[in-house]
Formats: sequence, C-alpha cells, structure tokens
Amino acid sequence: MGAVENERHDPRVPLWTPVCQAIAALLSPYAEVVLHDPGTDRVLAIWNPMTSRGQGDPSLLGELDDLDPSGKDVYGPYEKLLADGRRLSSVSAILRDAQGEPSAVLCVNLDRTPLEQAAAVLSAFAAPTVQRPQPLFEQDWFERIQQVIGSHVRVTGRPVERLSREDRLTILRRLEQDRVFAVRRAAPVVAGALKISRSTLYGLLAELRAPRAKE
Amino acid sequence: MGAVENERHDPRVPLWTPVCQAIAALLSPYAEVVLHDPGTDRVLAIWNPMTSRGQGDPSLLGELDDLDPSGKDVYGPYEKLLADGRRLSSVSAILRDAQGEPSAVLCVNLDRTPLEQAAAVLSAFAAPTVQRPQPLFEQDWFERIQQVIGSHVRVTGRPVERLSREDRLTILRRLEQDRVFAVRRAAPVVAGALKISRSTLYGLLAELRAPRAKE
DNA sequence: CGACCATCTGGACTATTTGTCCAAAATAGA
DNA sequence: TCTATTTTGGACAAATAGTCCAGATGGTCG
Repeated sequence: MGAVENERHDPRVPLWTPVCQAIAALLSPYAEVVLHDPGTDRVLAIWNPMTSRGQGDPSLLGELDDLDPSGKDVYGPYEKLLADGRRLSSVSAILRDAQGEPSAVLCVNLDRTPLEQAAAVLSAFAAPTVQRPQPLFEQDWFERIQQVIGSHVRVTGRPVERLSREDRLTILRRLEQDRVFAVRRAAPVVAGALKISRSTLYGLLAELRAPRAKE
Repeated sequence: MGAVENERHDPRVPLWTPVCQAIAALLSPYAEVVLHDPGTDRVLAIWNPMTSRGQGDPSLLGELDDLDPSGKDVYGPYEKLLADGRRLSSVSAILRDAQGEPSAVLCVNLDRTPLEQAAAVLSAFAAPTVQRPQPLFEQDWFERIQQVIGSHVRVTGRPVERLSREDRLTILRRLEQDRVFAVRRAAPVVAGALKISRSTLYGLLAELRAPRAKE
C-alpha cells in the first residue's frame, strides 16, 4: 500500500469506520466492505477485502457505474461475478455529510457462494435419488432464436429482410430477457438470423441495455 | 425405547438395537427408525416414532411393499408423504443373520421438511431482489452445476474437497454433456464449485475432449 | 524419513470472442 | 434531389477461453 499517508487523515475514514467495521465483522468472512471516494473514484478504505484491492486503488468492478443522483441513495442488491467464479450480492449507498452533500460511497459485497452451496447440500440431503428429467438445458438456444424471430415475423407479416428498427429492438429485448446472449457465440448467430451486421446488433443491444440514456 | 413382554426376548431386537439406536440418535429428532419382522409384517421395535405406531402394530405405509429378494438389499431413498404434509425420505434394508437368511427389515424415515425450509431460507438470503426476470429460458446453469456436483458427492459420500480425479472427470463429463461450458463464464464457476484451479479444470476438460489421445 | 510419482496450482502467455467506434455507404422521406 | 437516419465493414480495445509449465503438494513405499 503506497499512497497511504496522504489519505490517512481524510476525515471521512474515521467518520464511517465504525459502521463499516461493524458490517464487516457481522458478515465476516463472506463480505467485503468498501468505502469509495466518488470524486477521485478511488478506494478510501476497505475491510475484509476479497479481491486484491487496497486503499488508494482505483475503484474496480464498476461499483460506481450509474449512481444517478435522482432519488434513491441505496442501490441493489444486484449480482456481480468475480473472476474466480464467486457470485456476489452487492449493495451500494451514497453516504452524505451533515450538509447533505455526498461524502463517500459505501459498497458491501457478499459472497453468496457458500450460502448457495449450503442450500444445495441441505435441499439435496437425503432427497430421492431420481434425478429431475433435465430441463433440456440450452441445446435449443438456436431454435429459440429462430422461434422468437419467426413468431415476430409471422405476427407483423414483415419478412426478416425488412423489419423496422423497432421490430428488431423488440426481438432483441426478448432474446436478451431469455439470456440468449449468455451463450457463447450467440451474438453472431443472432445477427445472421436477423440479417443485420454484427455492428448493428451490438448497437441495438447497447441501446437496450442503457438504462435511460436515450431521449 | 420400545419393548413389550412377549417380544422382549426376540433375539433379533437386542441384535439390531445398537445400530438402530445409533442411527436414531444421529438423526434425532428428524428421523424415525423402524425394525420390521418380514414374516409377521409387524413392527419389532421403533425408535423416535413420528407416527403413532408402536411395537407390535402392523407395518403401515407399505414399507415392505416390493422388497424383491433379487440382488440388492438396500432400497431408496424414495419419497413418502405423511398425512400432515411432511415429506419423508425413506431407506429400507434387509438385515440378514449369520446364515444369510433375512432376519429383519430396517426402515429409516427422515423428515425432510425442516431441511427444505432451511434451504429455502439460505438460498433466499441476500439474493438480488431485482433479478430473475424470466425463468423461461435456462439461467439454471448455475443450479445445474450445484446439482450435478451435489448429487455426485452424495452418491460417493466424498465431500467436494477430496473428490478423486475420476470423480471430477465424471462430473465434468456430465456438465460437458449438458453443454454447461457453452455458457459464458461457466468455466470459472465450475472450477470454483469443484474447488480446483482454472488450470486443472481446463486440463481435465482437455482430457475429456481429446478423441483418444490418452492410453 | 526421504525419494518418487501423480496431480494440482498460480501465473504468464496465446487465441478467440465480445463489444466499441467511426467514416463511408445505403436507405428512407419530404 | 437533398437531408437525416440507419446500417455496414473493418479496425480496435476489452474480456474470456484455453494452453503451458515450473514449482508446490500430497500420498506411497522402501
């Protein structure tokens, strides 16, 4: 930890330390508590770190992505995935000083993996051995694409070649909901099926995924 | 502990009592252990009874339904439903004397309800509130992983930490069949769930996928 | 105990896939 | 035809997937 000195005396750290420590202690060892400086976008302090981040490091993970100042100060819990496969539940909160000005951003990352494993063990314990008949899994993501597009074409009566922009957005919204793009190589296949270029595909997707950027 | 005059001296009861008592103690208070007489179809003894049956009562629940003497002596676990809605997992075993003759039938009935409730609590803990838009398609790949691994662990009795190389290959073969690795980011999750490194994971996978390289 | 074998690990590295960007071409409309 | 919008191909940048290997680990056997 290099740049410790110049932030050691940041008044915000001692201010929020008790809360953070309490949370970290309560949820240890499965939760990491991070205090960010929203101005410099760096870590002010961290308790029980799960990644290799330390104080002064830039805020990774996009924890501060879209903390729009409209309305709520608490975000999540939403899901995050670590490189090593752990699944986190994260909540963030904007901490304000006495004047109501944003002072720091608090993030709590809880590793859900052990809980989920425990749940799996418990629910499987002494359960009948007969396996569930396997939900077909994602064999059919390909068919699914055909299906969604085909059905839309049939409903609107427009052939794939001349669907409107809106049509395509609708279809993509649907495929996105169905998590089709969580399957490797699905994107180019969809582009092909829609007879549009990969660029366009990603453009439309970005539009969908953007919270409310447009308008 | 059940004991009635006219059967007090049945030599089978003292013979099997230690095992039954041990099982009952281990799983108490959620399991009932019953010792049946396959000849008279009556209860020889019962520990930790969950229903109102007692010693000498006729064997209810059809626990002895189809214990065909061909091959295995252990049956289940299969599911049973109690009148009050509790879900039981049951195993039965034919106990044989020194001559190999059927001596008694052991049934263990485990009440799964509290476990299932606990599992529900655990899996809900800190789960993202906004997620799960559509269970339509399979986002279940994660659960699937838990399921496959969990079931293997249960069957072999080995905890995840000390599965053998073969165990892991078996599990991976299964996951591969289920196309789990066609899902983005599945690999590190599997590695994490198996408690092995990403390297090892890919090594084992390569071994599986190699046509006939090994030998 | 110590050598030995098999396997696993962390990390560096390469390959493939995903996602972004932009200037130019295509298309739709008035 | 002229203009505004959208699409396209292709160049990049970023993220994931997969490979490789030297060293760590763990179990076995004399």
